[in-house]
Amino acid sequence: MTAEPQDLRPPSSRRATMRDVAALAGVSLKTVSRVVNGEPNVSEELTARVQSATEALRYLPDASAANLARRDRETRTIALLIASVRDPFSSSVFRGVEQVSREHGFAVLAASTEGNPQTAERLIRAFLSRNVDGLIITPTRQDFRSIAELIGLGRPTVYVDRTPLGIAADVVTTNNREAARAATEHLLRQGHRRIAIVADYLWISTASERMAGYEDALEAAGLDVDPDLVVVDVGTDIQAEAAIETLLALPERPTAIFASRNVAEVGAIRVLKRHSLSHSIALVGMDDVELMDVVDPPVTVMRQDPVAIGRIAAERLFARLDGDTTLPQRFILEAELVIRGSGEIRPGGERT
Amino acid sequence: MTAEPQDLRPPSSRRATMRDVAALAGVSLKTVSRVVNGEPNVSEELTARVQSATEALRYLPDASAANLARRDRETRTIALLIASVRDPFSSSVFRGVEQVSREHGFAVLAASTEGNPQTAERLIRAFLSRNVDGLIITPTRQDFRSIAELIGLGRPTVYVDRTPLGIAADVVTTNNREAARAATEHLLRQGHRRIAIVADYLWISTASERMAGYEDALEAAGLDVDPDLVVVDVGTDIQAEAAIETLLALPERPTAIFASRNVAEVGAIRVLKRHSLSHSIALVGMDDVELMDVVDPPVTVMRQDPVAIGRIAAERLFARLDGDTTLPQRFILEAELVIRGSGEIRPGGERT
DNA sequence: TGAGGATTTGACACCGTTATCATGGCTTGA
DNA sequence: TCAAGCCATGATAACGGTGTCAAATCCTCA
Repeated sequence: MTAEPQDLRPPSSRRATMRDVAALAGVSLKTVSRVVNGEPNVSEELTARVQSATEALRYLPDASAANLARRDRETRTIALLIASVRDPFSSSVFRGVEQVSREHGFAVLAASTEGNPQTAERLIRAFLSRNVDGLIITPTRQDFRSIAELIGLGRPTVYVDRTPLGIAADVVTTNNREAARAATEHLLRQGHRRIAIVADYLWISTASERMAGYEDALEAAGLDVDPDLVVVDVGTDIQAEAAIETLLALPERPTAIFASRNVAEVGAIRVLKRHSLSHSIALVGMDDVELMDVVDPPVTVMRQDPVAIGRIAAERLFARLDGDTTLPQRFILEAELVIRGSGEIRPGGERT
Repeated sequence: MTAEPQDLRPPSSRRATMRDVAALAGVSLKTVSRVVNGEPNVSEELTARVQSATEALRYLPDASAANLARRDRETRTIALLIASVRDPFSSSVFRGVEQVSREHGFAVLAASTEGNPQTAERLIRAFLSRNVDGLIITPTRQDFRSIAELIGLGRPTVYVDRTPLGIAADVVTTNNREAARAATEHLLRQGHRRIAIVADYLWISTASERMAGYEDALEAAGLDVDPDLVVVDVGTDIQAEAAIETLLALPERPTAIFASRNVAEVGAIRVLKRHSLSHSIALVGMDDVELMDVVDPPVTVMRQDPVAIGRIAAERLFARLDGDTTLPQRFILEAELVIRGSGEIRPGGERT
């Protein structure tokens, strides 16, 4: 005899618990738990009864309770801190992390730090409180130790994009210094001698590394770094546009620009176009934003692979969660020069 | 006498519990709970003792346990389902949701459906199991009822971007039909009679509504819809490029294209440029992607405001969580025509 | 001074699940 | 035939907090 499942639903709109399922199936709590978790040694008959009760009651296990009771305390959730969910680079990292997490059956709690260390700390606290199993973090400052101490509780952590100082942990980044050097050398090869750099805040490791790469290239070419051509602390597109305007207003204008960040790149494209200088001043960027290939002229960039950064970081994290205790590793992805036109403009303004 | 805090830390690397704090402070569990949650009626002396114990042990409350014990069962977490975390439109929605959630002290569990209803269902199950307080969902199909039934457990839900069929719930969308009509009329005003539309899968409400708006405009102008000029089921940029190629290969080519989705837009820009037709065939898009203003020619679009969609949806959700039980509402944001050049090309190819 | 009330504190049950261990039935092998 | 061992099942104690309620203490005012 089978009763109408609907009639047996718990009276109120209260969500069904494992106890309700057990009562309906006429078995003990533990047996339901066994079936729900796919544990062995349950007879076929009881398995079937439990399963139909589960469906009839639309039972969903309560992750909080399970997490509390479980010995390993796994929530199957990881946290991801990125600069901004809206930034194309960051959201590509997110995409990579998400892909791998899904394969492992994990959910991702993602949040934007906005580059603010206090926000980062608050978020990390909130995530740890929610018992995430591990974290993937874009550090908001070079000295991330005080915050890292907070996480030094046995929660595996992988850092992405930027290298935190003095922390022994897995890190996944682009070869920023070498890539910036290559970008600058590319411009030098076109004959440029007055190459400007527009960079982010220097306490961000990617920014300082790229700056170093820029200096490496100039030095190797026997050139001095002209402080007028170095603009730092460019965090937003508005700041980027202002920075480029300043460069163009110099008595002796740069003949080429190395935009060390995506917002700098977009700002440069806008301002150069506004001044009709897109075909006169060379531009190389560090991040391949969509449509870079169709603007006029198409923008030469050092292409990074943010999705791969996310994927590798997540794979690293899951390896740690699976018990990998080998020494922390650094994964350095090589950026690739994509020649499109804007970077091949020669000092006079003509194209190579 | 004050002991060294470090010495009193629990032996292993186990995270400190409230019990540990209580023992160190020499008070009961409940008193610690009161201090941690800012409940009234605790003497200053005990409050101070508890606080220093909390800091000494680096105590972090366990959200799982608190959630389990608490009557209201609030996790202060909401779920967000979007098409893809990497898509600029979706991630702008995410940004809006995140901003408002942060103001309310909530975390966001975000995930990409990839347009797959099964993925969406799995994700919703996973989120509900984690006891999210509410959900913001981009439906993956028009008939979302079977999935909605799953959530019909009293969890407040707001739908964004697309309108689910037959569900009484809050919805936040763009005025897709009117916007598409306006875009098409803009092209008609330039003298175009052969206007192609490149759209997403029609079971996505935004796509079908935009299609309807396109038809509205043609009908009002006394024109028939030429099936050759209607391309649907364009989900990726690769499909978009192929679709545009097909249109350009027609014996009687369209003189204008309405790209009803961001990927269609980007695909159109690429293909038109490849064929050197960017200045001969008009283009109007439905989504203002970054750099649309600097490609050649700049792209005329109906600008949506995805961040506002996210913000409004989140505000709606929090109102529901705060007990608002008024009837479900629809919020319809108006898209705005941004004239930039590509949409003002006349049938002959010359600019207005 | 002492009744009545407010404030402070703690003991204990309980939230929904999993881990441990006990129980009883059924095999297996000497 | 019976001890030993395995399998299926359930009773019960956690997990780390919060809610309830009672006890202890402190005021306040007649």
